[in-house]
Amino acid sequence: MDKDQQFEEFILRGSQTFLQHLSVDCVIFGFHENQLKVLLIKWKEGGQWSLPGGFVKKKETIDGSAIRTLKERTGLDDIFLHQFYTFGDPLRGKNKIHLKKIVSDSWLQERFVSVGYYALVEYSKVNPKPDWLTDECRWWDIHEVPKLVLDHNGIVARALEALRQSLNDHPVGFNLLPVKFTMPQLQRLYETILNKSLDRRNFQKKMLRSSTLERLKERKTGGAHKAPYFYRFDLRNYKRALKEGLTGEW
Amino acid sequence: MDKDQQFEEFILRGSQTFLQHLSVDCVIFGFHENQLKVLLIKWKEGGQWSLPGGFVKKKETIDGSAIRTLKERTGLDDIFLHQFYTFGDPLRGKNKIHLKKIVSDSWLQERFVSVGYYALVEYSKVNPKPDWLTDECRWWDIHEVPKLVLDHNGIVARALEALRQSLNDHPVGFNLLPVKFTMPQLQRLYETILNKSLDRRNFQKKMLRSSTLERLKERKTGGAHKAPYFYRFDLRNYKRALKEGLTGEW
DNA sequence: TTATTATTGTGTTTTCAATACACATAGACT
DNA sequence: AGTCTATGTGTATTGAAAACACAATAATAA
Repeated sequence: MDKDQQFEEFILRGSQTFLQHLSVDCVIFGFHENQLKVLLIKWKEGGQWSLPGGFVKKKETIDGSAIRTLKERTGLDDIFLHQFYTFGDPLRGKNKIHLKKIVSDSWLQERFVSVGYYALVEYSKVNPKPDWLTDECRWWDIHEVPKLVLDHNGIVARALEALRQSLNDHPVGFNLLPVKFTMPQLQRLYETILNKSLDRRNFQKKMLRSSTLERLKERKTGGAHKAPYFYRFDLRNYKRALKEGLTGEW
Repeated sequence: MDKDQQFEEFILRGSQTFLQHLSVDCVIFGFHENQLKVLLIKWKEGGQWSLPGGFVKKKETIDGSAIRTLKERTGLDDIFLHQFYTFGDPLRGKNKIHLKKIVSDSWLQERFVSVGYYALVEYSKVNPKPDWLTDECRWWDIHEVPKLVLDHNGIVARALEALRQSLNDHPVGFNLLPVKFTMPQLQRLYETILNKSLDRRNFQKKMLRSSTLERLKERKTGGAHKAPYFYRFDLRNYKRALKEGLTGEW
């Protein structure tokens, strides 16, 4: 079956394998060069950017659907994933993806309710993959996200809010940073998520107080200034903290 | 059109007016006699208890659908409503509502994904109403909820968790208590939601610190002991607090 | 080799919330 | 009048949050 046939099949009979009216959108966050990034895709038809997402198979969990699209776009399993909101405004389809070949009575033309997930991934581990419907898949700086299809800009905004919220009770760095990282790096991460600057010394005190971090003897070299220590997460205390919840807000 | 016809119509052609595969479930919280309550309904057919819920009309917001079912069951408009999670396990239909008259290929037999909302209402204002499919609609103590259909017990549990969470940054009492209330009442509310006892004096200090409460000169009489003062929410500060967010956790 | 520069490491002080705890007061009842 | 008990009010301690200062060091420039 060639691409065109595959596409035809999807348009005409997709509703036999997927739940109608329901989709999943993933806001995939990464952190690179001290900036928070979002992974976006560009449709071949129409050339518009959008969130990676997908449909829910008839016997598949919604989470499962999100995990599947994450795997497809990043190549990664075992990603931190969090459902944060379900978007169901009947008008959200206004700015619909334009597909030339679309059939007027296709299931794709119907109204869609979309379950929003955000995912946290380690930037360097991701190998962004476009697929047969998209010709680009790449990271965008959170502050430079272009105009997206449908209500996807709003979804990104809400995902960021949800992430910000979860910073209070969840050691987010673990999922976004490499195994070894420095305190300044961790601080930049928090600062970009919160979009405000924090005091270096108070930040460090707060981070260390939770006992989820372990300082290594190694220091990061190559920088132009004093070499900062590397840290890594202490898995034991980290998991304990997840259960008990962290205290303090931002 | 009589009841039976109406029912037949709903079973056979409901999918013309509602989105398939999608429903809304509402966990309606009230507070009465120092206990947290949940409003539940009992199906005529099968006699099982469940959460009040409904389906989403083809041109209706999901929120709109929740507001509609809330209005139908409580008679109230303008209810505090919060979407907290979407339940999409394909197996959640295992313990399906049993309807004698159901047609085997009815849209109702399909898998349903359900958007969960919790609502906060003032107990005394509610006039619980069963409808043509249900013969009972009444309050249950949160700790005495019976076995419910589908995964509704789990939905209640998650709603309570979400409510507990929102206690941190949202002055919940305003929606659940009458206009005038006493400090002990407010404390009982927090204690039942959190399911733990709090220190009287520290609780009061914390509540008053937020400046969302105003003490009245009137005291509550009739009790067997020293008469407690009435308080009411200070709308100005209350709204400011909502925007800025409250601090402190539980 | 030495000086410069910017960044990191490591404190201190003050303020205020969280927590634990004690005594006085006032309604209803005997 | 006296008892019982829930409410009103106050104090001490601990610890986190926030504001702030100086020493150490790695790369670079002189």
